[in-house]
Amino acid sequence: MSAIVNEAPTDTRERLLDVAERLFAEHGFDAVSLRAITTDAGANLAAVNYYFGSKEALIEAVVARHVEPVNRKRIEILDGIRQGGQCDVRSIVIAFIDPVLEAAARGIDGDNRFFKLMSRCMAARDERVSRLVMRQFPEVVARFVEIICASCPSVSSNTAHLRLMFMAGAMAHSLFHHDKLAILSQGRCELPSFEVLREEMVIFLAAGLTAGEMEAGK
Amino acid sequence: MSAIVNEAPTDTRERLLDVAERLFAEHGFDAVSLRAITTDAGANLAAVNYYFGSKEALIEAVVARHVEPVNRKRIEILDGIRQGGQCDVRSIVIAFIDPVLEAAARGIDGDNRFFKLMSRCMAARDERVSRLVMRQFPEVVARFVEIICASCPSVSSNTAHLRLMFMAGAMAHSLFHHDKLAILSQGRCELPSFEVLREEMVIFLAAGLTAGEMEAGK
DNA sequence: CATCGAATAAAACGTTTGTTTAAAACGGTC
DNA sequence: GACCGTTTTAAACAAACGTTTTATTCGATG
Repeated sequence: MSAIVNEAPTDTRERLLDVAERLFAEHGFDAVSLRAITTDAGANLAAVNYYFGSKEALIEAVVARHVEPVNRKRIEILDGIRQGGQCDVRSIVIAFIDPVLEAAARGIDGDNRFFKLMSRCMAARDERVSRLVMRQFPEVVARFVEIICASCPSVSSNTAHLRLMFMAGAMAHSLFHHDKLAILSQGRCELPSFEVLREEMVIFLAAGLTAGEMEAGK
Repeated sequence: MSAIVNEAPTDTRERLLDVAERLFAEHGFDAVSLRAITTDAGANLAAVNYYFGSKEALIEAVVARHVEPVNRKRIEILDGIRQGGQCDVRSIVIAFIDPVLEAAARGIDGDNRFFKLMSRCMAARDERVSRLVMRQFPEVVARFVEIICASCPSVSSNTAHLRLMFMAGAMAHSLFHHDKLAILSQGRCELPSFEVLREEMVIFLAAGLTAGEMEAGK
């Protein structure tokens, strides 16, 4: 929204973050060496340790830079929903998904870098980001569970937790791997746009979240 | 079903496979060194290269040993459903999930080793197993898409592909991370047994698969 | 007993990794 | 222009990695 355009950052620190983000998303945290990052960023090998202290700290900085705002945005939207009074399940799912899509749309190039980075964080198969995730997600989890229970009276807290987990997994997986659909489907499925993917996800997840609800008519 | 019990395999090759499977599942393919594997298996460092040729070949062997049977079982179940005539969506979801749970139940100790290994394969963020997955999953995908379309007339092939992806993601994610629920929920969610998790998953995913269906009553 | 192939053992190989060090270059301030 | 902290550079570090090589041990066969 500001007039500042963020193309080709001039200072080394941000260039390192950008390059590291792209390479981490594409190849994983372990597969990317500091030499690959610093070379690509046009910086010296020692730059990472100079600015961040260690590779692990760089990973945390890369992750925190985008995951934190996404989770903050989610909670903002949930706040808006609550005070607005509208509480249909669709909007809950959207509150979970859209901040991710918006953050990705802010990306410069058209690759799916942020999806993959976000997915790598949510899945957190890497134990280094696991700590960060464990520190950051509980609040989001609590808020979503709360509103799911409020919107679906027949859903217990335990079930809400599980369904939130299903939702997170479905989103992370499909965003990360949506470009592999062509191969997995042997060409029988056309690669969906993100608008289509979003809408399909909302329909699927909203139905899942409300499963068993309103048996006796709406 | 056979009388052969597979405790403490005597030959080095299988001991390597067992140890590698456990360590890979727990820490990831990159994080586990050949030295860790061979030491834990009581074998020499060169044993892996002697029996498998390379670490990459070991990974493929570990993965193939369990993932192939799981996918074969899935298709078997689908065959049974088709000729049996029953085609409710619940059984489709079960055909997708149960082979994974059964394979895990065959495991020796109570950890969630197989879930994590399976999840690491389905997610396939590791590019080495990506090839294996890409070779093995298209048939399963095609069969599930086919039966989803047959069971839900209003669901297009494209949508079926996406919903299958959501299902895969939800399953892989929740099985992999179900033991982190206690932390993520700050103790507000009790750790579900696999029977509970399975049933919750079936309900959630069946609802998602049939979303938009039977609008005009069953 | 000698012999042969399979299996194990120990050691070294060349890379690559993250990190550290020490010197050089830069850019304002007095 | 000298001085300063900040930044960049080049070089070296120790450690860990996958892999290869060379010997040695083992068990059965002739």
